Amino acid sequence: MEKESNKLETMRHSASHLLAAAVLKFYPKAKFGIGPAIENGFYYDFDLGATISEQDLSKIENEMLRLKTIDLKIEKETIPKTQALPLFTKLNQDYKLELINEIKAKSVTVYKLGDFVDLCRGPHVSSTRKIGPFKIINTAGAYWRGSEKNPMMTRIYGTAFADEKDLSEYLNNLRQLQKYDHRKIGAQLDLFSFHQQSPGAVFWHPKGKILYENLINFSREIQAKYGYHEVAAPDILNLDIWKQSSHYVHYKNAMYFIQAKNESISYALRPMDCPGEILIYKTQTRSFRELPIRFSEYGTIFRKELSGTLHGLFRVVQFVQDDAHIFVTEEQIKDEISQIIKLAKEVYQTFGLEFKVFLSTRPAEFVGKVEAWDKAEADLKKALINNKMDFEIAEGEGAFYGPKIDFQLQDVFGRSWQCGTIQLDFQMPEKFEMEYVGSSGKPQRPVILHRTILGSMERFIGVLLEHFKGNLPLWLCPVQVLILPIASRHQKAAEKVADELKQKNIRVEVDSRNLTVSKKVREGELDKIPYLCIIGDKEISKDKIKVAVRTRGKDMGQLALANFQKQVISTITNKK
RNA sequence: GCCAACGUAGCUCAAUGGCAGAGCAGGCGCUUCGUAAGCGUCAGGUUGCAGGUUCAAGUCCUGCCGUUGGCUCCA
Repeated sequence: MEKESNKLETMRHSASHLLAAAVLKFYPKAKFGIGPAIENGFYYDFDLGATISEQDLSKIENEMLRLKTIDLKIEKETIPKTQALPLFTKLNQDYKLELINEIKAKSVTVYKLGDFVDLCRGPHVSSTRKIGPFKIINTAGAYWRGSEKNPMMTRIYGTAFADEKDLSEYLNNLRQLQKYDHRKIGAQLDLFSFHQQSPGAVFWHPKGKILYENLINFSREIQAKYGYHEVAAPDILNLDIWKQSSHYVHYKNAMYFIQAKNESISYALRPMDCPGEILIYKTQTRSFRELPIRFSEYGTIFRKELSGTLHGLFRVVQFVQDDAHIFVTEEQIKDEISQIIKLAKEVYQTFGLEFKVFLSTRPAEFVGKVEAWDKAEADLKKALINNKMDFEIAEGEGAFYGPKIDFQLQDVFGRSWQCGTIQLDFQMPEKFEMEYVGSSGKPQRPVILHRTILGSMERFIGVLLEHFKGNLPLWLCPVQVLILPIASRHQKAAEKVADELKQKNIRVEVDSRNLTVSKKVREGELDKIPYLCIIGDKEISKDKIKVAVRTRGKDMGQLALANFQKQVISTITNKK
């Protein structure tokens, strides 16, 4: 299996060279960046000195096909750097020269494919015919070496597979997945919308709001169990506190500022919740006996994002975190992290979500002592291991104020989105001169754990919609039961059933429109309503009322109302 | 913010530079129906916004706004 995937990767890498060779024909002056194989395909970065259009792409694709058909050899050669440097200088390949200069070895490998000569580690297939069926997907801009300080190159994405069947399956799948994009589902199910009057901010519709509130309540209940206390701080705080927290210095480009008329003080909309919670902490002299103190807050936070980065519910400008700040002694860190991981697991498991865990360690620029960082990283690691978590280490990816654990969930297209995060912070307690009275009677400095589990309500709902393909678990459904009277004479009975279910806090609606049953069933299914109850002559009798139940496309036959009700309530309670 | 593409009715989409149109959704009428679309009819538009070219612009050009795919960043 391992070997198979390596083979595919090699072939895709060769496909990227094939792409480069084709590009070279139409843009003889093109400068080449890098062209690796990636998950599901490959790309190559070019500095073309020109823009590229849709037609150009198909021209390039045709040329690739031609080069493949004439079966060009892909030849490897190892040459000393002293030879490589003049070669790529002659070819005018600045980016390649930059790469060569960074290679420590005395010699480098180059691969030739027709006129195209590339600095490349390889490996490659031996000739172009060995490259499987391919397709150019799209173009994108990408900074050279990923830094916005560098020039922007034209990246062309493509994909290649072992055979036609795999390729068309992949392309087909990609189209299918668009149906499960949360932005599409959100509009279809009338959950939320976006408007240019407030780009990157969500307008929650009545049904979306029900989902939203249920999720928050779930979070509230489970966190209460874990000893959290909910607080609420203001959305606007004056500039001084953001300067004190140093958010102003590090974060001001992402902050919104507010200035009231005739007032000299400037405020900012909070981009984070911490300062507010710290102020609450500081209203009392705290004792070591009180710690850990766990403040949770469902606070709206505001972050001005670069316009090109907004993305449905996944990346917005205004959102609510299931935030918490836990104030602990240094000795308590490990156990508390363990508790948070346990909580996170319990939450994610409720939804059956798969997630990846990353431990992010000390970055190049950091504050505090190295020993403290090492100790903190070791604590985080131990907590992960004790909880039997699989995790990867993201070297140097920690925040400047402390290491962190991130939980990443994936969208339908396989893109990862960070949701939960646990961040250790030694800095904020310093800046705000936070204290607790230790057992010795002397003041001590607490450590802050910043953490979210869902991440943001917005992003998490997006993930859920895609995960369930719109078929949310019953307890989250805006409408849990839809009653469909067959004819107008069944209307009364339908209302009665609805009332009875409402008494039990079941979210129920009656579709009393003058439409055929088939039509109403169709609309109920499209609205992803889990239970459709049909009521007609057969269900109505003198002593007992029944409902004909259909759930998620399956006909369950007739059920006595009491039994149906019991089933619904138990499913809701068990969060199934 | 950067690179590129896109923006027509609530939604999905048509319309060689030459009269802005269809299906669905919506209103009204008929139909009272048994598990994914009953029939008819009516209404719906400053073609994202602002300029420009042209006898004529949804279509071509410029700027802005928004969206999408990436880059960067991040919950």
